Amino acid sequence: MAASTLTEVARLAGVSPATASRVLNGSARKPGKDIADRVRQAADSLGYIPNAQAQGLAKSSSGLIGLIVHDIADPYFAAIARGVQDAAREQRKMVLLATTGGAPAEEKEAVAAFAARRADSIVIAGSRSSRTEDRDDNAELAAELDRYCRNGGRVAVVGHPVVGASALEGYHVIAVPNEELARALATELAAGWNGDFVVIGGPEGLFTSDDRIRGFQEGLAKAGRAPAEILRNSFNRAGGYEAGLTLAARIKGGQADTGEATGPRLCIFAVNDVMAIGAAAALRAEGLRIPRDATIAGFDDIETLRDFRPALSTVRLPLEEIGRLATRATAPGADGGDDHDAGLPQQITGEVTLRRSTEVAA
Amino acid sequence: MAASTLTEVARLAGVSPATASRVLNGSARKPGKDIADRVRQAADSLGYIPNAQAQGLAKSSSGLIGLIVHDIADPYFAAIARGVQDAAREQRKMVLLATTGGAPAEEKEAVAAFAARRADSIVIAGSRSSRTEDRDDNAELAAELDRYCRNGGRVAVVGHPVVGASALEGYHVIAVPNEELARALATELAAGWNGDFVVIGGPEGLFTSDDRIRGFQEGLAKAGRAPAEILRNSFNRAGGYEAGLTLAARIKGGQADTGEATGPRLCIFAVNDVMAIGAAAALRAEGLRIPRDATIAGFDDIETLRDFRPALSTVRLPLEEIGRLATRATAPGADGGDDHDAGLPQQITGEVTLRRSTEVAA
DNA sequence: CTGTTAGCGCCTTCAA
DNA sequence: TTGAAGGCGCTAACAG
Repeated sequence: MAASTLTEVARLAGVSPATASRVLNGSARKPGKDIADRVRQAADSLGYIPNAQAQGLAKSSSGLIGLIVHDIADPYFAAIARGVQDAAREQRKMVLLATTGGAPAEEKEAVAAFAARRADSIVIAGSRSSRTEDRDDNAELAAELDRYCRNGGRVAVVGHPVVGASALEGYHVIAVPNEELARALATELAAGWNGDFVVIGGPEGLFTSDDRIRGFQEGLAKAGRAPAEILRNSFNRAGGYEAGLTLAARIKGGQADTGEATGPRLCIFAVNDVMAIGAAAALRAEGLRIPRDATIAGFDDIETLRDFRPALSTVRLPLEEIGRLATRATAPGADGGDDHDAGLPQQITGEVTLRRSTEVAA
Repeated sequence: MAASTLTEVARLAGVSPATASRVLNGSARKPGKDIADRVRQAADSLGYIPNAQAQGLAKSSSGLIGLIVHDIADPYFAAIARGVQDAAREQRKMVLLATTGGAPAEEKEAVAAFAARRADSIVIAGSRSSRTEDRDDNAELAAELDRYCRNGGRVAVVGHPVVGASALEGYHVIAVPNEELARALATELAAGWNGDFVVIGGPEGLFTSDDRIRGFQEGLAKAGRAPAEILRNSFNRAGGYEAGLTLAARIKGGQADTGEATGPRLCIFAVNDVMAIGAAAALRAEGLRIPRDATIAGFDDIETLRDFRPALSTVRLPLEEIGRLATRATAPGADGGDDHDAGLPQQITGEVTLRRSTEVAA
């Protein structure tokens, strides 16, 4: 038993399919009140559900928004996804999800799949990479996006533009001031601590990570401090944990020299909260305490991590809002109206949030 | 400039659309090797991307899996979503996401929307409710699901069956042994603590919450303990926090009587980890310490919360696996093959995991 | 205001 | 093996 069709509804109501269509959807034309009711009755007596595929085919648009993330279970992306979902609802669209693990090749596949489904717009979250090993894939991704845009698709990228993508119409970038915020974080941290800094970063070439590292170093320099040493690892908890182990060994070595702990030996900046938590877990596992033996700060201000103790110093990013903005940027007519900044990158702001994990006893 | 069509490719390759179709898709028929290459060349010289909507219309199936969750930013659902996404990839399908906040009315809308898009299957996560205020909406949801199944759709529900949905073909339930596991938790907790128990639950009528509460009480009873008092609140961190405040006041009152703390005054069971964390935060905010002043356990073993201190006792649930199983259950031919349990509910297992938050000093 | 006529892009019988 | 024809369900131009 197949789902009933518009034609069946029309027949039951004794009208033409066209009329039925006009009644059941938001057509500009308003059919006669009397006939409209008949159609509506017929429709739900048959349990009629319009075939979105057919509708999409007919008007070549799908009511779909494609969302590309590295990992939907990562709270960073989950938060963004919530925002996207939220904005999608405003636009009465549904969201199609693709997770790529951050690989440009997979992202390209996802874009192609979205294009095949005629998604009205695509939101890409997750750091871009400039690693040489990704060069070709990035180029293909860029080409795929270009084509999608040229065919009328709209895309928004969170953070950096896709490497090599031309600034086509319909291509929006939601800029996140990673560098600037990391600089501000360094400034505040340097004001309260005069020892060494270490950065736990992601793999070289990940823009988000690199920007945050660069900004942090700038802030340090501006405060007259020596640049921080950089430990690179994978951009997740495991990476943070590993780096944490390394640092723990170092800290414990230092303590051995001086006999006993006399306060933090190090201020650690992990380029995202999840890595920071990983690092903190490693330190703890090695018997070190925060902020007593080392202070630590992260980046993102992941909601689920706010109950972590000691409370993690970080930079608050309006993740959900970012998702919303990105999605809205791709809405038809989003850059119309009074907005004179049409086509300019959206600007996001964040906020340095110092908490217990970087408190140095006076 | 619209995307190029199969017809254009065919023309460029000098063949008929039918042939082109056979080449470009996995048709049973094998066209001539030579002609096949011509078509493929034409295709990617034009940057041809098949129109999934048209394909879907023609063969009435869409390669889409609909996923319904309360909130994608909730780590519980995010974890399940990862599993779904994973299994979807195995099936070479994409996932359509709908978030409903848990309202049956919204869930019904989501099912209808998925049906409209001709989703091949639907996975519903998130607790069912039997609250009287939801009765009508639940009925509509059930009706919508029935219709969807009758039209050939496949659905999997995590936890309880949808109230009132008939056990149609294509309707699967992934049963989660909440009651049994909560009972086991109570048993273990009762073995190590001889004081009072309190349960922080969700609103009455939420199956997941009710099952866990019932199981817990059973376990207590079996251990010869008095039933726990039950505090009900919303099924999220805020609800846990509020309950925590109440309990904190009570604990502090008790302490005033005896002069000073002499060990935990209460063992708290929150029906999910997020509520447990909320409650813990409230206790801490009121100056109480865990497990010194009160012990606490949750349920789910949310990954992001594993670094929480003191480590939270909980019941581990294989969330990602649950998502995967649910999705696989809806795969065509999933209940065929050697499996004699076709159509029977899938069974999940969990594991009581006692950690620091319920350690009572000897 | 309603009904009729064409497709949207593809797949799938059929006949050649 | 390949091509021609019809239809999937709906909408958008026309005509009445």
